[in-house]
Amino acid sequence: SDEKRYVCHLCLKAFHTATLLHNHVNVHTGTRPYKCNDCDMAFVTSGELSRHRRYKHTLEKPFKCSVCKYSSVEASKMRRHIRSHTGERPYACDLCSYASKDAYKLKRHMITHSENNLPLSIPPLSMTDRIEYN
DNA sequence: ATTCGTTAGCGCCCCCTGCTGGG
DNA sequence: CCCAGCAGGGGGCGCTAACGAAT
Repeated sequence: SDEKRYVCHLCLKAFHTATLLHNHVNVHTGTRPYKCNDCDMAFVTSGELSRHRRYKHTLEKPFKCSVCKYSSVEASKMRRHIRSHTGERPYACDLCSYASKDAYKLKRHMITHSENNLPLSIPPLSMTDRIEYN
């Protein structure tokens, strides 16, 4: 079943398997059983260690861009990169016309709408916008 | 049956760089 | 010209989920 039977005693978060719970508890306790042989980094899961080794030591980049020479360690990085070719901007700002190719860029952009920045960057509003400035 | 390794996917944060507008 | 603010591109890690292999 998809029941999450394994519950963390520290935060009550539930998991499908004992291994997932075990990894999660290691996050709480700071236990990092997977040590890198080539530096002093250590990780909770083998997957994190494996990725770290690709980034820092083996330099293996399995994901190749079909348009340019870019390659990446992670598929998500390749998807992000592809948007620089396609121009796709899935992350739209609710307060202005800005849209980002990257989720964090939108978050960073939102700082420009924060209280302190408002006088400096009043966004271009359409007739349908309903923002009120105090 | 349980654990482990791998892959996949989401997210967060940081850095460097280039552009632009104001002083 | 210089500087600050901002966005674009990318690197690296945190964490969870699913699944097959190994124990």
